[in-house]
Amino acid sequence: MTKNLWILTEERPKRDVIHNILFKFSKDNEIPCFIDTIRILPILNNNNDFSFTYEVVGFKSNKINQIFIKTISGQSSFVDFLIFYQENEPKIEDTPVYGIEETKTDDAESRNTGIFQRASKFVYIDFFYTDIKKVMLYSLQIKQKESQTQTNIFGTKCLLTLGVEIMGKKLDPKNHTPFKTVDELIDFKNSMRRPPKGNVPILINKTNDKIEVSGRLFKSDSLSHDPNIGALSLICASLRKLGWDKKLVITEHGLSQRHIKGNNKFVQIASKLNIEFDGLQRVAPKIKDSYWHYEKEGEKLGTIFIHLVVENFTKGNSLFENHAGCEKGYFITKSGEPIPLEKYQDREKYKNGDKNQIVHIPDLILIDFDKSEIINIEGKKYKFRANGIEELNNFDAIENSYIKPNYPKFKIIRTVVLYGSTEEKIIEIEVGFLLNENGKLVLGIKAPDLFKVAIKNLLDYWNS
DNA sequence: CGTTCCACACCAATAAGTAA
DNA sequence: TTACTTATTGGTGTGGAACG
Repeated sequence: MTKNLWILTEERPKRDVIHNILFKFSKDNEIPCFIDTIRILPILNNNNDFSFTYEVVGFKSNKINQIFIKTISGQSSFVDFLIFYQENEPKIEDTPVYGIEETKTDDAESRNTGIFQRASKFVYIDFFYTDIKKVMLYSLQIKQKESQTQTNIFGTKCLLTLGVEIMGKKLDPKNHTPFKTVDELIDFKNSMRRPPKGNVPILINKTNDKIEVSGRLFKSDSLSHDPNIGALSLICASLRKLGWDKKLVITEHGLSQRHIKGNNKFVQIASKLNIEFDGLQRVAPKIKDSYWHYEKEGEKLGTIFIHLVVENFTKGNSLFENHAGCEKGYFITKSGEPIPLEKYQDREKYKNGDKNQIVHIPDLILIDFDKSEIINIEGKKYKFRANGIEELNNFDAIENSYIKPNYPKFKIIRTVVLYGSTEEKIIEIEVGFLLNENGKLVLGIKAPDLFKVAIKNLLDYWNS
């Protein structure tokens, strides 16, 4: 029987990442698969409405019938990709074969994001699937740092201890090995450099019947210190995995009793791993009954759709994307080099209270080489379309600082892309495209030519 | 519809390294 | 030893989405 590969993700699916996932899957499972140029195509139904499923083409395998991608949302701490290998569309009760976490952040940029902040996801996913393969996929945009920091080596060793596979990054066989004992882990962490004065160092203190781990969890009047939630989850899960079954206590956390709430991610992890908060009572966790659900609400459904249609059905391309809101984004310069965007025009002025220094960034920037146009796109839900139109006025900074210097001969236009409602017409001229909740593709009165060409080619593809 | 949570990356402080 | 530079650490800033 031939099965399909289902890729469920919260993000915009990227060709190179899909390529890597497919390569990994075929290699691990000894499924021969020839991968050509990957394209990601929206599937239209008989009425030419979007079915909210994308199909991946550009591969050949006699054990994978088709590859589908669907947009989902996690209920809490969620990995970037779930992979299912089965005939039918995944349901909540189905078990994925892989959970994959992807990051663009190297050790050189931040230890928090490179290792620690992601780690809690691998601890959390164990609540739902015991048999899943866990993968940390680095898709670095910049060159990997030559020597690794102690924090990075420690974090990587912990991940390996938990059985997480590391991909896309050179591993050093001397340093990057799983811990074998509780004491080895403790000695490694405690011999690391101390942080500056005023910071709470993460230290591990073991006695006969108790291990204490110090670390701050308090932030902005709540238990929301993400980097340390990750670090402490990772350390505690590793200690449990290595066989420590006695008391495990977090000290120096800075929390009060009122911060311990059952629906908090770390409270759930603490309950599962039997971790105590020094000086505080634990409360009953409210663990979510499902790990994910199909996305039917978010504005990103609209911008991801238009992005993929343009990428796969026109010669146009994206210069910048920001579908996830706070994910790291790179602007592509005229020489094709990705550069990170500055958040402020003048950092000093911003710090002194001048909010005008914030560089407002669009959700998506597309380039149309045929028409010599660059399109700045603001994505919104249909009901918030007025806000989207309002935000179009904020793009002077990015256009002057980045777009015009790099693409001086291009005309710059601004437009809003919407998702939602059951409307089949757009009145506002500022709106270029609407994907409604029934999958209707609605072009605006003054839609950019790139959108019109993309939609036309998509329709032709499915109707020829 | 204001508040809380979450995810991402940035960055001040300072220990460690290095040249004189 | 001292003055300066580089590397490393964990706390902080920010904005979107979920929550109640």
